[in-house]
Amino acid sequence: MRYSQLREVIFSLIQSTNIHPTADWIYSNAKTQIPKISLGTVYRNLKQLERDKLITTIYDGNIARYDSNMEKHDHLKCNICGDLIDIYKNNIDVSKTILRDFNFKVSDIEMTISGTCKKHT
Amino acid sequence: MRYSQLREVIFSLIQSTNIHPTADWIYSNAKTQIPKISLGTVYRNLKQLERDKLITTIYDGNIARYDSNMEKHDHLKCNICGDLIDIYKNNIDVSKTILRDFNFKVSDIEMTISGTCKKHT
DNA sequence: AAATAAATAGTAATAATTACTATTTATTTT
DNA sequence: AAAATAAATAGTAATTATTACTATTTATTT
Repeated sequence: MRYSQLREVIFSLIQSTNIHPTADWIYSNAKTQIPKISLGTVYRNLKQLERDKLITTIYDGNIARYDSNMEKHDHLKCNICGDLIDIYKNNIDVSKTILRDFNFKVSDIEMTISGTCKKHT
Repeated sequence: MRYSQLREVIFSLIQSTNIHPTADWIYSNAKTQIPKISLGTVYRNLKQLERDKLITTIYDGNIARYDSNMEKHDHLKCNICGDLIDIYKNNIDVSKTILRDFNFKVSDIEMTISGTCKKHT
């Protein structure tokens, strides 16, 4: 992957925030620095950064958000402001610990467990 | 919500399968019974059924899937065929139990914990 | 400095979903 | 049961997120 100034800007925007930004947020913010950047460039670079394992995509409902924290982690999602807060599983004994460590009142836990089902053995 | 034959068809299609169908799958399958059904009708009815708590939406990546199982549950997602298999948390001691009970080899567990963050206390 | 291959802007295309409107249909009222 | 009413529908257009395309620009190599 050849050096590109725009990719640097995109990547550092993602790194600069903990809001797990959407493509659109990245586009708007990059535009203040590089007014003629195009949305296609943002998407293309996000794909490349993901391919090179510099960022990862999190789907929050049906909206794609991007995260430069490549350590395996999960999220606390606030029902009110929608913020996604990083957590690490080894810290959790779930609800009580989360309330204690994050002052976050758990109302729901959803898990998606991936792997290989019995049809492929 | 007034009775509608189409809504019945849509709802029973969702109930008839365990594949957690997409709007498009529902549309194609409904068309074999009601050839002039329109995709907008499918979406509108899905929204209404959800509002009335007859179905629930699960986001599989960025694709919306619909589920008539209203009991609180989670899913096993197969990396190979993409199937979503229903599970109930009380059955789980995670990986080992899942392997034993579902013959499903876990490669990853993702959780999203929702609630209210400390900004709103 | 010239050659080359990747990156870009700008626009068009695609896919999923929602909005709009004239018509149809289920339900209510007479 | 017929007329009145309000919700549901088909069909089409609009919207949003994302990807594809192409001529031009730019980073890197020679």
